[in-house]
Amino acid sequence: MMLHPEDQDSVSGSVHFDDSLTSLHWLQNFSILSANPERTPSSGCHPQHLFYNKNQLGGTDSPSSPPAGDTAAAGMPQTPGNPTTSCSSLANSYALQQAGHYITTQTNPSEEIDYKTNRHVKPPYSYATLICMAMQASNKTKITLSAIYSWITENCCYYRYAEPSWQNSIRHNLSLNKCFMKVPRQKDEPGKGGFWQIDPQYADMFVNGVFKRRRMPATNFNTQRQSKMLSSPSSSYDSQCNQTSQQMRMVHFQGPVPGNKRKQVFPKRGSKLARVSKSPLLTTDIKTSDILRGDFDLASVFDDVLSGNDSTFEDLDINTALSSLGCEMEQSSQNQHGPGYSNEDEQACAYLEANGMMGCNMEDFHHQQVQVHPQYCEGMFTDQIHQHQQHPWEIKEEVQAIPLTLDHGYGFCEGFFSEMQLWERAESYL
DNA sequence: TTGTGTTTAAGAGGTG
DNA sequence: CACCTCTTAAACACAA
Repeated sequence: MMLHPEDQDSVSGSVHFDDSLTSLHWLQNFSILSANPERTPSSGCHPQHLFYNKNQLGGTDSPSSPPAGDTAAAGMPQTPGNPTTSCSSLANSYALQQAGHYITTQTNPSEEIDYKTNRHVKPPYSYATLICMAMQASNKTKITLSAIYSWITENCCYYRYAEPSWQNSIRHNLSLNKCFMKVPRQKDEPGKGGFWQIDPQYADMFVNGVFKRRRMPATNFNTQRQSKMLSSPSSSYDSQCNQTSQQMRMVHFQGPVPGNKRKQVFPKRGSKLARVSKSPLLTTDIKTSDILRGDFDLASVFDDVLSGNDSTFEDLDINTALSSLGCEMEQSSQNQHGPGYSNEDEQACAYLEANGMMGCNMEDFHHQQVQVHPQYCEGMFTDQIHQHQQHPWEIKEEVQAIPLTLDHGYGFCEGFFSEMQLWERAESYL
C-alpha cells in the first residue's frame, strides 16, 4: 500500500534536547522527549529519517491477505496481558520523570509489548485514536485515507495481518465521527478520495493524541447537552465531543480498576472556565464562544503551567501511545523547519514549538515525516492508553511551579495566537 | 474494477 | 437498567 504523493513531503529538523526545567523548554521536552527510556534519544531522529521512503512503505504486506492461521484475524484476545500497562507506563514514567514528577514505582520493562512487531496483539487504541495518531504522524494538515491505512499497517503489526475489515471501520469512524472532517480534494489534485483532518472544533477531543470521548457526569450532563443541542444538534455518535472536552483533563490520573477498561476520574466541570479566565497572558482574541464551548483549552494548560498545576501535563502522553507502537518523538530546534513550508506551516511550527510538539519524529516510522498541525496538537494522547492500563506508579507530589520568563511566555503565546485564526473556522460549525 | 465515503444495524462492554 | 462508546459487518453509491 502506497501513500499518496500528496502525503509525501520533506521536513528538516534537528535534534535538540533541553533538559533544563528552568524554562518553558521543559514543556516542549515533556512531549517531545523520547518516551521510551530503553531507547536512546538520538536513535530515531536522523535527518534522513525525516524524508519519506516510498520503497519502504510500499513494501508493506497487504493487510488484506492474512496468512493462514492468523490469530489476529481469528479472534485472538485483543490485549492479552494488558500490554499497554507496561509500555505506556514506561513512557509515562519517563515523561513524568523528565517533568520533575516523583514516581513511586517503575514498570517492569519485560512486560513491554511492541505493537509494531507483535502481530498477535491488537493495539489498545481505538480507531479514532489510531486515526489521530496517523494524522499526527503526518506532517500535513490533512491526510488521505490511504495514508491512514499505511500508518496503521506500518506501526501496528496486528492490522498488517488482520482481515481488511478494519479498514471499513476506519472509514466508518472517519465518516461517522464528526471529530474528523473531510477536506475535499482540489480539482487539480490527482488521486482518489479526499483528505481528512481533525475538526478544530473537536481538536481538544484528542488529548495527547488519544481520542477522548467520555460520558459527561450526570450532574452536568444536561446543561452541557442543552448548550450543544442549541448550537448544533448532532447524532449520538458525536454528541459527546464537546461534553467530553470539559472532562478530559484529569486533575489526577487514576489508573483503572483491573478489567475495567474505561475507568477514569474526571475533574469537576467548570474548573476549566475559571482557569481560562484567570490567565493574564491569554486575554486577546480568544473567542468567548470557544472558551465557553470548551474547545479551547490551551489557556488552561498555560495557566496550569504557571500555577504549577500538574494536571494538564499528566495528560501529555503523546509518547505513550507512539512509543507503544515503537515510535518516538523528538524535538527539533526552532527555526529549522526546512524549505517548502508555507506561512501557515511556519505558524504551525511556532505553535508546535510552543506546545512541544515540533519535530515529532518516529524512530521506526520508515522515514515519514512527523509534524503536527496546530489544529491537532492541542494536547494529545491519553485516553485510550489510560483506559487500558494499570498504572503502577502514582504521582506523589504536585509538580513544582514552572519558572517562566516573560520571553518564554510571549513566545509561547505568539505561536499560539498566530494559529487562532485557524480555529475561527470552527465558528462555521456552530 | 477498485477505492472511497456514507449509512444502517447489531452486539459487547463500560458508565452513571 | 438505560444509555453510551466502540467495534464490526454489510449494503450502497460514487468517483478515479
